[in-house]
Amino acid sequence: MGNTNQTGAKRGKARKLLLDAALDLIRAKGYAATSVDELCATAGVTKGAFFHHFPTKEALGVAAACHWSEVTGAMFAAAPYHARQDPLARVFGYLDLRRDLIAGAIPEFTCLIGTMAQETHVSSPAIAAACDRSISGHAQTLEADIAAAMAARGVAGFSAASLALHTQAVLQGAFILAKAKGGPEAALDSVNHLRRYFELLFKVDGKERNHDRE
Amino acid sequence: MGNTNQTGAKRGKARKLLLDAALDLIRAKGYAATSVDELCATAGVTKGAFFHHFPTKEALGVAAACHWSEVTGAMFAAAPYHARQDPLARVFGYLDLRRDLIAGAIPEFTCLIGTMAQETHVSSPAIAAACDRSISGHAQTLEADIAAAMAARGVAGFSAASLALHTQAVLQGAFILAKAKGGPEAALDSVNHLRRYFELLFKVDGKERNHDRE
DNA sequence: GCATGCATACCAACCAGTTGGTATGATATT
DNA sequence: AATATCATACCAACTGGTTGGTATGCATGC
Repeated sequence: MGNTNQTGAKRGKARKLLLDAALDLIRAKGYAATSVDELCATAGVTKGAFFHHFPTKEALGVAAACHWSEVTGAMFAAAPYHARQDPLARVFGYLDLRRDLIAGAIPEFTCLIGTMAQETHVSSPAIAAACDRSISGHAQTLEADIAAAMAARGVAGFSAASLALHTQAVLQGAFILAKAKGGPEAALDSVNHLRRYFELLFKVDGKERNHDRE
Repeated sequence: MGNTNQTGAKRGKARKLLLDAALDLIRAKGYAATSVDELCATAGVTKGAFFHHFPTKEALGVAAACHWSEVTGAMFAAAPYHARQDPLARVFGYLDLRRDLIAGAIPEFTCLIGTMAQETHVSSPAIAAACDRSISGHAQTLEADIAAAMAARGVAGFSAASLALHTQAVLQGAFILAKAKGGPEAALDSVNHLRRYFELLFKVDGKERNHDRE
C-alpha cells in the first residue's frame, strides 16, 4: 500500500531475497530440514521464482555458501584490526573479533558452512566443495598474517596454513558446543584457549590484547 | 536356511538393529535427511517395529545419542592408556588415540553428536540436550585426568573442565574440516595443533609421546 | 516483439505416523 | 501337564500431508 506497483517494486530481487532467507533458515535448521516452500515463504517469493533462479535445491545450497563467503568476507575485510602495523597484532585482532562475535543469540553467530558441510559431505559433493572453498578462502585471509608473524618472530615447526585452518576448526567446534549447550559460554572458553595457544606459540603474555585501538 | 525359525531368530533385536542403523545413517547423512523408512530398511525391520519401540522419530534421535555414548564410552574405557601412572601421560594417551582414530574413511571416525547437535538445536531441544549429555559426559572422563595433571605440574589459569571441552571442540571442528575437504589431513593437522597446545601448557617437549606402551 | 522475471497450478514420490492384526512367550489357572 | 489369559514384539497396508520439481501463462523492460 502506498506502492502502486507491488510486484514491480521487488522485481529482480528474488534471487537475493532467497539467498538471504537461505542464510537464516539453513543456519537455524540445517540444509535438509529447510524446504523450498519455506525458503520461498520467508523470502516472500513463489516457487516459480525459486526454480527460475536455481535449477535445483542443491544449486541454491552451493549459491548460499558462495553468498555467505561474500557477506562475511566483506564484514571481516572492513574490520579495523587490518590497519595494525604488526602482523601478529592483526592475528590477535582477528581472534578478539571472533570472540566478540560470540555473544548474543546462537543463530546470529554460528556458521552456515559448518552446518551444511556436516549434512551434505556424502549426499552432495557439490555443496561440500563449496563449503571447502568458503572456509579455505576465509582461512587464507588469516594465513597471510600468520605467515608474516611467524617469520617476524622466528616461529616454526608447523605451517601457517595449518594454523589458520586449526583456528577455523576451533571456531566450528565452539559453535557445536554452543548449540548443544544452548549458550555461548563454552564457545567463549574454547576461543580463549585458542588465544592462549597463540600467545604460547608466539611467546607473548596476555597483555597483547590491550592496544586494541588501531 | 539352516535356521528353522526365521522370524524368531531376530525377535527382540529390532530396537538394537534400529539404533545401530541410526548411528551409521545419521552420521553419514544427518538427522533430517535420514527417513524412518530408510532406517527400517537398513535395520531389516518394518515400520511397525520402529513405532513400537520409539513413539516418534525424535525419540529415536534421543535414544541414538544415548546409544552412541554407550558404544563409544565402552571403547574409550577399554583403551590401554588408562593404565598409565602419570595423569598427564593418560591425557596424551587420549589425544594420541583420538589422532589415530582419524585415518580411514570419513564416515567411520566422525561423530554422531556433532552432526545431530548442529541440525536439531532449534528444531528439537530434546535431541540437543541428549547431545550435550553425551559430549559433556565424555569430556568429564578426560577432565579428571586433566585436573590431576594440572595439580601435579602446578598449571593454572583456566579450569580443567574448560580444557576438556575445548578438546572436544577441536575434535568436532576437525571433523567438519575433514568433511568439507573430503579427507582427514586437515583434521590430523588440527589435532596435532591441539597436542602442541597441551605440550606448551604442561611444558613438555614433543618426546612425551614415545612411552606409548603402558 | 521478444527475452527475462516471476506467478499459478499442478504432479508423482516420499514423509512421519496410524491402523488392525498376528506370532510368541510368560504367567496363572485348572 | 494342559489350557486359558495376557502383554510384548512385530508386520503389511494405509493415510493425510509435504517434498522437490514441472508446465504453462503473463507482465515487464529493452
